[in-house]
Amino acid sequence: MSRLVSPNFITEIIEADLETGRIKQVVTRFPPEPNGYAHLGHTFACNLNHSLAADYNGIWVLRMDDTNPETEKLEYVNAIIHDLEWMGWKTQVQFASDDFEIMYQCAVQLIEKGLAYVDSLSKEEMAALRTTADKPDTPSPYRNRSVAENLEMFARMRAGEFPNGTHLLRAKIDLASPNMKLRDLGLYRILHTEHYRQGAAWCIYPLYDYAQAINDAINGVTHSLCSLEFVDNRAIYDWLLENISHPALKSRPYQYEFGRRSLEYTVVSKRKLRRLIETQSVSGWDDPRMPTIAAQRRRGLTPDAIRAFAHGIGVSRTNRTVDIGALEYAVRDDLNNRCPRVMAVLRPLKVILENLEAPQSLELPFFPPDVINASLDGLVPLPNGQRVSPDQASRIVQLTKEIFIEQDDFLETPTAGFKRLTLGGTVRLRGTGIIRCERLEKSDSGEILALYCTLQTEGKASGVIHWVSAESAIPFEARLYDRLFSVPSPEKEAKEEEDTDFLTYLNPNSLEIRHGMLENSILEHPSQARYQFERNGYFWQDPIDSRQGALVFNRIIGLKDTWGAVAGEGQKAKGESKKTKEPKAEAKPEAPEIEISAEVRDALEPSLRSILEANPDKVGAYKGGRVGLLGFFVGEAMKTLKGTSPQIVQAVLKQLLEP
RNA sequence: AGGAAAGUGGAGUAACUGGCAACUCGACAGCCUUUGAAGCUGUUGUUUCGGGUUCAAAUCCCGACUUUCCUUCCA
Repeated sequence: MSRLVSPNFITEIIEADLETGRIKQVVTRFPPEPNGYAHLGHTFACNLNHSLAADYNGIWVLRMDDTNPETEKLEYVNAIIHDLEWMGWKTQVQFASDDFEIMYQCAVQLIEKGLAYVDSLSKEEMAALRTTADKPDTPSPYRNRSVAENLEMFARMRAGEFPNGTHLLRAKIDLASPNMKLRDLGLYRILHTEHYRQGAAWCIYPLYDYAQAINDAINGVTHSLCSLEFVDNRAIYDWLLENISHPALKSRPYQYEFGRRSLEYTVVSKRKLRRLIETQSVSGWDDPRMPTIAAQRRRGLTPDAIRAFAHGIGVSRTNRTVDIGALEYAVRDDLNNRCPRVMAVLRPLKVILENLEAPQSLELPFFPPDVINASLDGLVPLPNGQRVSPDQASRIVQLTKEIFIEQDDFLETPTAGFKRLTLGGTVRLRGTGIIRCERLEKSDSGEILALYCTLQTEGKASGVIHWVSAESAIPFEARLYDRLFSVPSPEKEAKEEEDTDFLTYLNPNSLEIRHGMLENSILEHPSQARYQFERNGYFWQDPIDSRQGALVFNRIIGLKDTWGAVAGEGQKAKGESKKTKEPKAEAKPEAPEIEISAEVRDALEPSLRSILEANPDKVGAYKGGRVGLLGFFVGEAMKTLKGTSPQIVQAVLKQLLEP
């Protein structure tokens, strides 16, 4: 079975841990904070954790990191669980807040060990004691409180005797550490706020670092993956786990950091997503232009496509921005093999087929030959998902005297390279014959009202266009989505231009609405079917707004449009002339020729020849110019000829290869 | 400023730890085509830069440069 995660620095660690016996089974976890909706960034992290567990026959835990009652809501918990299950990631969900009692006990233990103290300074006073990284902080006057006093204070904090912000439980580590995270960071704060899950049971809440380490251990996590900004936090993570022991802690997890992946032409921070909604730049969390899972689902992407994308972008220890094309490719690639083809016209132009005597019913295949050929089981899906043999995968389309074609598919006088219909020209109608445009009808303002065409009995056409019957096609609304922003990195751009909001880079055309006509065959199939509207892209009905008699289709993704790109480019200046390469100043002096005695040479030659004979293709490649292969031959030779000077081996090989 | 992490084509990820710079996306060109799609073939590189070690460096050493992160009672 192929692996879900290609080898990377994390799989190396896991394999070593399995091999040395440090762990018996891999346990990973995904710890979202329920303060917003899951988005593409989450799917990357979650996919990594989930796939790693799957690859090594381990366990994956979903844990709600619900330690901040001020921002977290049940609504988000449910939405996250729902979205992840939709992605195919189902599990027993854990809640950090369910373990508050254990966390409290562990904190008491730290106090008892003299490793934590209650600081009673205000936030401002504490900040005043903080220095820069090169100088030690000034200790708080409360740093040396007795264990007994700390215990009492912490108990009173829990009992609710103090208002918010008056006391803070801090770890007692090192005020001089160059790692600022180690300068007595906060463990527990006072917060008189009801928790969505725990109600009023608590008025002290654990802070991130503390909760993360303890919860990972409680959940039995072995490899705790997080993003790069937490590298400095690893020291505190380890410090906590080394200094706390509690029967509820089932494992000694270790933290590893990976680089985040952001996506071009979008933003992913929760604050910014919220602003998009507040400013009504989008209609909500599930607006199909949003990067949330809910939005992408509504738009029509499949979990398969999203997972393929998450898998395809890889893992490394560097934050990276991924080309939006990678997502678009994953979506098209997924849809290409699963979507039946039908025809829809987005901007109708009436065509009258003057010589069509009677309407015809045409049986047209749902799939082109290449999809059928690529099918692994030889079957293809109907719109309802059922897989059938290709000859059963077809639908009936009416050809009538009046049809609609796309306005873009007609040009009165052709431009260079135009392969569609022109006045006096011919084009093929998909699935039928060739038509010729005889004349056209214009309004007084010059707008083309109708084309009068004749079906040809023979002849050739260089282009093929789609069409629908004007009599039987059904009207529908098409929502064409495009990138939300007009620049690849709106956040970066906004930061560079002073006083510029990222919203100024919104793409004004990210949603375009068209009123088109659609072949009526789709009425016979389930409303949640996805289709390719030929030459227009992949579509499905909007699950919220579409209804019988008022169909609304979302364009999931357009087809790749190389012609549109060429035509649109027009007078765009071609990139500046290539810099001419400067010849390298001075070649490295050749290594001095080595004198090789005939004896030595004769001794080596047989084994070297056998190496060359064993790799005829590489010898050929070498002679074809790939001289870098010399290193490969030397390497091979050195495996068997230990003790021989590689210099001599190389020299002899060179002679053998270049007689 | 101090500390940390990281730099491989236009983009993302690799390269058995010193021995063929590979794979995917994009772009471009050609082929094919009843979707200007898909598919097929090809092109797209001074491995950030400069030194060094070595028969051999993306990989090891030294120096520079650049980027990101940390100095929240958020996570």
